[in-house]
Amino acid sequence: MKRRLARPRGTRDFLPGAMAKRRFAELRFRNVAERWGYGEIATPAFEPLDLFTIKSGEAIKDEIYSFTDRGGRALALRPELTAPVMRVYANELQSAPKPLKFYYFGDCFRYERPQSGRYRQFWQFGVELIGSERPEADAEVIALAQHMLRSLGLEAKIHVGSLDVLRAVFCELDDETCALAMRLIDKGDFDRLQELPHGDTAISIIEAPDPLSEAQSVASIDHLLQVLELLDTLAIAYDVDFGIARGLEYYTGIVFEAYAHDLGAQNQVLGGGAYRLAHLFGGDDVPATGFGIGFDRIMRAVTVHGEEPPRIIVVPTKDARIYALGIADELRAHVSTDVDVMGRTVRAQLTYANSASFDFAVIIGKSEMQTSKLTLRNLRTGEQESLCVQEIIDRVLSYT
RNA sequence: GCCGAGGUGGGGUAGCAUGGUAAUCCUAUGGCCCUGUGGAGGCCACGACGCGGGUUCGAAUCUCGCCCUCGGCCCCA
Repeated sequence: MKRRLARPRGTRDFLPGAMAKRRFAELRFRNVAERWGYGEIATPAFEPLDLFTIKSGEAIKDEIYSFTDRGGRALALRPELTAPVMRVYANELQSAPKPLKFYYFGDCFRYERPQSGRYRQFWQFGVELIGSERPEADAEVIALAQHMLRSLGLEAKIHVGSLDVLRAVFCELDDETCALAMRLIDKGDFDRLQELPHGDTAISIIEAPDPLSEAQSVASIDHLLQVLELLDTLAIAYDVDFGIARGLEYYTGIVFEAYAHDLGAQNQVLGGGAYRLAHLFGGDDVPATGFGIGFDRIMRAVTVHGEEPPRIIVVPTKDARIYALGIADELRAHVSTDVDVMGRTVRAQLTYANSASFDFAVIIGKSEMQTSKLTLRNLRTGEQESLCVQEIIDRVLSYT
């Protein structure tokens, strides 16, 4: 066997069919974001390694693609996009008028064990609203998240919680125990959580029929209540869920997630919250709210199929090959058009047209060249008619 | 890093606990039968034992290590 280069572990190739689906979803997301007044932002594929260790701690070095360049700089392929966006803010946008609203779509890289819905190169679509910590800002971002999912026909309810409550419950504990508690909650491991101090309190709040009133007894949840009221106004369906832990210390209050069913262990398709990060990167202590959508997981959860536009193949006889190129050019100005590049006979060209699922063949031979009336063959029905180029274009474009 | 299940032409497979033909069949692809009309059929071509070591006269088959895929754990910014 020939020597073959394998695709790097945890990466994927996307063939045209898959890409059409991905582009379709991407376009929907972009349209929604733009209609909500968010502008696209793009950042480098690699950044200083520090950008990510400052945000997430030294431990993430193990899960990151990092390298030293020839100038001795410690760099990393981006494992996520929130930190880069906040770096941009800290670098050059601190005095821009607030709020700032950005969306992004890009690939990220993590050095992890690949498994279902988890790859080493994966795509994130996300949104950041920078400059406000008011309930209106949080509600807008959550509503936007819901509209994004809806744009692909996903009616996943967004789970909304507040870290204020869990933090109030565990405030007396040392950092380590508190972090453990957060992790157990995130995993839903209530058995082990129960053994921690105040674990039972947390469980009773999370599992209460009316978690809001339970939570009210341990912390002020006015902000959350206001957000929820706004979501009601915006007709956004949500579940109050104080079991959303997101243990990272930069989250400031509201947190939310969305899940897709039947996706196995990696079923979280969206996650976000209110946070403060810019000051870690040398900026001011600006508040922000954002979320990231796991694009690849969304693609597994959703079935999208764009309308396939009609496709023409120009089928010339041997004598008409040159002439046919000119015709193809005219057709291409309006319709997807192919011409044979294999030197095939008419019969073989039509065989190919059939197996490649073309909709129409434009057959051109001596008689067509003389009369300028081309033969349009509907490959589905076998019907043929004699038409000029413009008539062909009209006929094909009106075909559904 | 850990546990489990798997890797045979481009895709799908037979063969493997009982080592032994130049590795089976389907499909796809290219060509021909068929010099201007497709979908069928026939013929031809193409093309694989994940990689490396060991045992053996002989390994797809037994054995060891590694790689990769899938499901799960850890982690999840």
